[in-house]
Amino acid sequence: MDAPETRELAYFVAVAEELHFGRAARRLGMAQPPLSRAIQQLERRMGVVLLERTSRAVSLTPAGRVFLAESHKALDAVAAAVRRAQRAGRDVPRLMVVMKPDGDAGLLERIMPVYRRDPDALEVEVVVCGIGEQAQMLRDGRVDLAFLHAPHDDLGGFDTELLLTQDHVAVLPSHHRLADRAALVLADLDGDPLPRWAGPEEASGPEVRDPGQLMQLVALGQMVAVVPESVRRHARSDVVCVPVLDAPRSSILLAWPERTRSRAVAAFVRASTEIAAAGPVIETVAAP
Amino acid sequence: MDAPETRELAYFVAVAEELHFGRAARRLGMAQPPLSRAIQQLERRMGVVLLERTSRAVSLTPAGRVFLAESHKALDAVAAAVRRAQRAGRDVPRLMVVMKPDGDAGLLERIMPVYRRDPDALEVEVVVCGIGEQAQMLRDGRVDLAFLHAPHDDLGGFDTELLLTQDHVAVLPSHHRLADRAALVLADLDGDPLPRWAGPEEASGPEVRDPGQLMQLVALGQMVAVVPESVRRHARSDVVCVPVLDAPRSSILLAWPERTRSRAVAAFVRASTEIAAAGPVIETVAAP
DNA sequence: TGCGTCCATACCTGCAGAGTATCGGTCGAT
DNA sequence: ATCGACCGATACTCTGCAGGTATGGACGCA
Repeated sequence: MDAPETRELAYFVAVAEELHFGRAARRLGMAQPPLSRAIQQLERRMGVVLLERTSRAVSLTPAGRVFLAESHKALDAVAAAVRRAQRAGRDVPRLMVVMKPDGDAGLLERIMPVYRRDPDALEVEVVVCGIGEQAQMLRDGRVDLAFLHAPHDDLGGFDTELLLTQDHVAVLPSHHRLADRAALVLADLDGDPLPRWAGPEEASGPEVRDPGQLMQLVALGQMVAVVPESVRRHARSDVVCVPVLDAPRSSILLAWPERTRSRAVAAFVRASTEIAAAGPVIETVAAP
Repeated sequence: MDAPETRELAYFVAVAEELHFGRAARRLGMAQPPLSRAIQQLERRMGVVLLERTSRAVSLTPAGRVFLAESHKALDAVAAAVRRAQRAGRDVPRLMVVMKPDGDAGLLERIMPVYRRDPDALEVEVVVCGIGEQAQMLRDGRVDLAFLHAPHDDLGGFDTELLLTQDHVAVLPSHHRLADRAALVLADLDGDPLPRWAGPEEASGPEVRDPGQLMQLVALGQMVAVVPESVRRHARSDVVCVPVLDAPRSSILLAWPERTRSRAVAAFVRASTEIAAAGPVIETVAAP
């Protein structure tokens, strides 16, 4: 069969996600009948039933589930093609880098001067996105590079370079019952409200978007948090940080789309690995 | 901007590859003027000039080069979406595995019985493709798994599991001047005709499609060949195999599309790593 | 200068995609 | 059992655009 048009993929995705032709049509800004027909035609041409419909409910067949996931990938690839070409066509091409707030653990400011020395270096534009959005921005071509976090982010489709692996610390109000412990384990925090990181995750406490907010809320006694060591840099005088012995270590990785041939990306990766190899900065108190 | 239709991507790819609107139109089975218009409209909507045209020649802009590579990826993703859904919709879903002739070094027949014991196992259909076609078949969704070869194949976009790393041997006619050497280096073979592996590679000798053909041609004195050790299994009595000390080692990897969630694929990978961990079979001469 | 090449423009046509109205099946309330 | 609400499919109409033909106009070459 000949390939479906991207429009048809978008139609299918809408229906498969809504599981309701009427709502899907509204979401697509069109009437329901042409949508029904478009999906029928798609199924006919593919020779596969994607949706099971009764007059009461719509559900996905196994093939439909596969096609939904694959359609997302394909639509991402199309969007990425456009965005990357547009970026390449700009008069001053830029290297776009994305991270969540503090997602680079301070590495970027050490990477930048090294990168700028490279003859292939371009202007760098840093995008700070919401938590958990980095991978999607890389997939759909809005950025060239992302600071991702293992094991939290989905690394599928990317090449990566490991930059840093960190232990975790608990951030506690200074009057907290565990504040003077030298170390603790996760079980010690049972019952304490933990932050709900902005995004579709599950936890008990208030929603948090960046380290500053987090420190604020901890200081207020609203919650406690378990965070990578690097976040310690943002600690205020009215909170304390205590190592958590059994929190799984997390890593910061630099990621970019596979099969990328861009010299600018390659140069940035080179600079980053150089910094990573140099190891973490030993933070010292400056002598007068 | 709204996403371009796959048809438009295909049009652009044709023009970008032919660098000639007339030929591209013929290849697409359409007339030249609507093709010209479609590309113009694509550029207008994207807001990027993709092609530089004079009345004598067409060439790609930097943005056009990026868009060509990205369009290929996107079209592959669309084709893969359709094929994977079609496969998932079959009444008896099958696991499709591809390799070039002897591309598995005999591992598959050891993997199969282990795989079949897995509760998630499906029927396995093995596709033997031309040399160098494996990765493309995996990318466009015609197969679920491929035996690839490092450093020859492009692993971009795949998850992989290393199965086997091998040294190389030279296959020589038994009367060859080097036939009684215990070992040799590549430079020893300077001047001898080497096989031209079917596909777009460069070499001197006759075209070769599989190990049987290769042995035949070596036996006839038409050429010599440097091949992974596993090919030795196909050696006939009228050829000799001599280790080559300085040929870069090559690896066989099992590859599958990233972010694959299929249980059947996961089970096959499990079985394969089990076999790989068990190590190569020690080939012994059976006692009478 | 005249000819061949090649992309763009002008103009026309048919069909496919989108809209409106309506049907028909299913569930739930009474 | 009946009615009404809901929801997807069907029937029919219309319009925009993809695609075709003819031609223009720029450029290179003999």
